[in-house]
Amino acid sequence: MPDDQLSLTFAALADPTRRAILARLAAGEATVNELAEPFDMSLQAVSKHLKVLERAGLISRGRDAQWRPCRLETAPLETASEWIDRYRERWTDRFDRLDEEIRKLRRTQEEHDHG
Amino acid sequence: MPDDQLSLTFAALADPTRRAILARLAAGEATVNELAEPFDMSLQAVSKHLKVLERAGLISRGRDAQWRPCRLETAPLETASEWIDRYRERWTDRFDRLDEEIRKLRRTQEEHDHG
DNA sequence: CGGTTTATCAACTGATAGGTTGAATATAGG
DNA sequence: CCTATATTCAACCTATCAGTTGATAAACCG
Repeated sequence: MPDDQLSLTFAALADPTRRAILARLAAGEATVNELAEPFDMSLQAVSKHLKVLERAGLISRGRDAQWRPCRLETAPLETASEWIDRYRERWTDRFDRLDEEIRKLRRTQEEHDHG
Repeated sequence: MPDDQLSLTFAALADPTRRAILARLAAGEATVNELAEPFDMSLQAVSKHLKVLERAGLISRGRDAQWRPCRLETAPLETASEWIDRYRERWTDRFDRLDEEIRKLRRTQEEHDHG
């Protein structure tokens, strides 16, 4: 996957396990073991998911003795949400159809130009 | 990648080429060739990207002679945006720290229970 | 019909995702 | 120091991604 910020964020969100982890973290900090508990997979697998989330900037991690508490970071979510909202409202069908007509005309025009 | 709707949507968005395609489609319908034009990759590669977007429900495709016009579909964007917005607002740091204290206490308590 | 344009299908390739197991590291505490 | 707990590192496996090239399909046009 590409390593630009937005791609990293969306890629991190494209996995149910990671989304569940974020949902859990929205209720407050948690350790790796606490986060792993609900899942039917190894602790190491969860650790990897956390690394993905961290690389995407969606979580940060502290140090508390042997525990590495994770906390949610919302900045990338803001960015992602903004991107989506920019395109959420499509042109109306009416405009789309108009656009389609224009495209057809332009195509015909180009044929004239080349022929 | 998992094939649930939300994962498909986020995975489709996790690529700059596909996001650019969606951005272009927000301005109206376009054919595969038109969509491929700005990119330094084969038409087949773009065609594959379109298949990913279609599978995610982010575009739909018509039939106009040998052209297959693509149009943006916003429903999955709505869903994705809603998911993000649910977690965009994290607990305040104050609450996080309180939560952390509670966790520590609970840990101590469990140690007592087991010892 | 034969040729051109538009788009997809199919097979291949190199890189990465997401999981596994086993070993290593770091800290706390008797 | 020794051991238990929490977490990560490393090697490995399999499946999928994102791109390629070459062939194919479908519709138009002279």
